[in-house]
Formats: sequence, C-alpha cells, structure tokens
Amino acid sequence: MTTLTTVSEPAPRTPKAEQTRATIVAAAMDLFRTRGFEGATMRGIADAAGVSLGSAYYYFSGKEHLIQAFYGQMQDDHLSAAREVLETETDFAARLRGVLTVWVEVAAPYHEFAGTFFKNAADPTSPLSPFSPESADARAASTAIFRDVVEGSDLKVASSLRPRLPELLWLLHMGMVLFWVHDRSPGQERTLALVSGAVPLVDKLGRLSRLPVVRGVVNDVVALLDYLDD
Amino acid sequence: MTTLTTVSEPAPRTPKAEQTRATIVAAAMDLFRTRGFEGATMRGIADAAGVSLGSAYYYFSGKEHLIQAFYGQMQDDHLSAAREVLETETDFAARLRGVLTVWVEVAAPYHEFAGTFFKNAADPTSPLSPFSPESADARAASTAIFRDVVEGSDLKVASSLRPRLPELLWLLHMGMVLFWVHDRSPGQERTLALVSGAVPLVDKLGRLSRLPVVRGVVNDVVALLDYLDD
DNA sequence: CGGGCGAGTTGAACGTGTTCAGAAAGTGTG
DNA sequence: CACACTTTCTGAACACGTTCAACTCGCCCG
Repeated sequence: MTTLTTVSEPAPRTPKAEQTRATIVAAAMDLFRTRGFEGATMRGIADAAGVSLGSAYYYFSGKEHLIQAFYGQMQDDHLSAAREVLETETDFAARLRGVLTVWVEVAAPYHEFAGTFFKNAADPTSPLSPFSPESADARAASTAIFRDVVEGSDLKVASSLRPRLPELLWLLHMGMVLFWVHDRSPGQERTLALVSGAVPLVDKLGRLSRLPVVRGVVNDVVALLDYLDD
Repeated sequence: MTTLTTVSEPAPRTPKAEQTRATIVAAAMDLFRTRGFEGATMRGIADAAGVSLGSAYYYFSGKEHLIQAFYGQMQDDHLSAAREVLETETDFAARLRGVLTVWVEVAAPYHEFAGTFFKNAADPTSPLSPFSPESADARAASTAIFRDVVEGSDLKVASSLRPRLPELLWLLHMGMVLFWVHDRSPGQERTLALVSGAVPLVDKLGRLSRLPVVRGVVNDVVALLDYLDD
C-alpha cells in the first residue's frame, strides 16, 4: 500500500534521493521524540542525517513539512492496525471501540510531543490542518475506516443518518484526539476510559435514532449537516 | 468590572507603567490586525509603541503573552454584550442563540487573524490553551455566562443533566469557535447558520432528555462526565 | 572529447523571538 | 545632600528557521 501523504512533496526521481529523504525523516522523528518539536533544530536534524542544512531544505520545504511524514507514518500504522480489528469483529460497538483504541496505541509513542503537532489543527491557514484542502486525502482515508466500521457491522440507525455516520465518527475521532493531546494520565488511560464510555453511548444513540420521537431531531441534525456541506 | 485576564502578568505598580502596558498592547493589536500575528514583529510593536525592544519584554514575557490582552478584551466585550441579551430574553433557545450570535459579532473584527491565535487551543503545553490551568479564570467566566443562560431560562431538562449543562454549552461554544475559525464565508454567515441550526437542536435534545427512553443514555453521559472530572 | 545541463549540495546571510548584563531613572533613608 | 536600593529601560548578542547564489557531480549530446 502506498503512503498516505497529506501534502505531497516533489516526487523523488532516484532511489538515492528517496534514501536521503528517508534518512532525514528518521533523524527528524528521532529528534522530535527526544527533544520535542521546538527543541529539535533544523541544524540538528541535518547534522544527525549527515547532510547540510541547505540539503535538508532541498528535500523538505520547511520544518512543518517534516511533520507530514510523521502524519503519514501514523496514519499508515493506524490503518493497518484498524484493518486487523475490522477483520475479526462484527459488532458495531466492538468495531468502533477497536478502531479508536488502536489509534491510541499507535499514537502512544508520540504522545509527549504530539501536542506541538496538533497545534496546527486549529490553524485554518496551515495546510497541516485536518480540515484543509491539502489534507483531503488523509481525511478521506480516515473516514473510509469509519465507513468500514459502519458498513461491516450490524448497526441499525435511522436511514437518514447512516450516510452521515462515517463523517460523524471521524469527528468523534478528532474530539478524542483533542482529549488525548491534553491527557496527561499514565498510558493515556483517561482517553481509553473516554473511549470505553463514549462508544456504548454512540451505540445506544444509534439505536435510539430509530425511535419516532428521536427521529425528528436526528433528521434535523442531518438537515443541518446537509446545509453546511453546501 | 475588572479585566478578565487569563494569565496575570506581574501586577503593574504605577499608573505610568499601566499606561505603558496599554500603549504596547494597543500597538500590538494594531499590528496584529494589519499584518497578522506572524507578520507583526516584536521590534515593530516596540517601535510603534515608542519603547525599546527590551522594554516590550519587560512588560510582556513574550509575544504570546500579548495575545492574552486580546483574549481579555474579547471576553470582556462578549460578557457585556451577552448581559444585554440575557436581560431581555427568557426563552432558553433565544438566550443561547443570543449569547452565541453575540460572540460571533464581537469576534468579527478579528476573524482574519484569529486563526493564528486559536492555534494554541490544541497545544497542551501553552498556557493560552482554553483548557490550561492558567485559563481557568477565563473558562470559569465563560461558563458562568452559560450557567446564566440556563438558570435564567424556563428550560426543563433531566435533573442529572442540569448541573452539567453550563460546561456542555461551553464545549458547544468551543466547537462553534473552531468552526468559526475555519469559516471563510462573508460575514461568517455559515457560522451564524450553524448557530441557528444547532440551537433548536440543543433545545429539543434538552426536552427529550426527560423522556424515560432517553434518560438512560443521558445518565450515562453524565456518569461519564463525572468520571472524567476525577 | 568537451561543454552544457540539471539534480544535488553547501554554508553564509537575513530577519526573527528571546535573553541578559548593565545603564538610567526613580525612591526612599541617613 | 549623599548613598543605597529598586524599578524601569536599553540595545547588543544568541539561536533559530529560512533563503539563496554559488558550487559539485554525473550524464547526455554534438
């Protein structure tokens, strides 16, 4: 499977160049992990990768672009881990819980410095924002996972809601990420508790959505989503 | 009424010092508005304020801390505008809608460059994050508004939910802000549409929360919130 | 052969946020 | 007034992200 790069760098021509890129990324990830995003300097990264400062900028147009390699890596890891879950589980709640839990596990090694990355989430001018056009591919790949979560399950929800569910679950995921970023508990257990608590709620809400009394509100929600999509 | 500073700078001793602080803030706001956060340099701000670079750092420990003045200003404006609404309206939906709409109006002049500010929202290491301990005061002041929205209204919700409602509405507010930051429509009309659409939904959901079928889920939500609060 | 071309590489240089040792101005105290 | 002490102020200096003109190297074409 090809890498889910969010914003594509100029495609490397030679294997040699590809190799150099990988070396720089590895050095960057290493320094990010040990020194944090701010603490890792471009000069340090270039040194660690055995290239000059200018070369680092030849391959990556800036420090932020090095993050995208990180994003892509994490997304790939999550996708393959999620697949394993989705191959074995059929119950909706178990599928959703599995996919979310697995994200927390995949992201765990980066928890300490992830905050400095996800800062960009709220910056509409940054191409790194998960809502930006440049992140459309990554977003699509992510919602595809949740589409799979829904479609491969036995979940019964109001018919109007069903097509919107993947997006909504992606949004839930984003909320979880925000919580996770601020979660200082050991092993991010509070985030795991949030998942354990929230998933059954979503499950119940899904079932409730078919009740006549509730269906009205649900349809309103869907209508609002439709409107906001243009 | 005293200013709702989020993180307090060392309290100024003399009126002269207070004056200098105000001059710097004014210069900063001006340059932020015209050149954006990144485009405005500390040297430029110091020059515009007629002080040296070092002096700017004497009064404000860094560029980010200048943002807090901005936050405080906006919060004050919102609070007084919200009060006007809350004095005239008694219907819950109208009160909520008014408070949220008024925020959009108050924030409108800063919309263009607000994104660079709200970046900090997702950064757990920044004291500027609305979830940080340093922002506790500002957060409390903000939730107080929503407490007022609830308490001054005729809203009937499940009893377990009621004490949690202000926090939840504050969270809704944060969500609206995130949407607003990414909203490029003229006059932020999409955000206003979101408010117009979401408020009746919240209203309906509140009423539904008293139904026996729904109350179970609502209690689960509240229990989860209780747990996450420690 | 050579000469041109483009990919890859380099470090000096620029503008930035921030720090800091010390100067200047103010404020009491004898 | 003289002296100490604190508050206020200053710009040079530092490390950083980023840019760029110049360089090297391998390769193809005439």
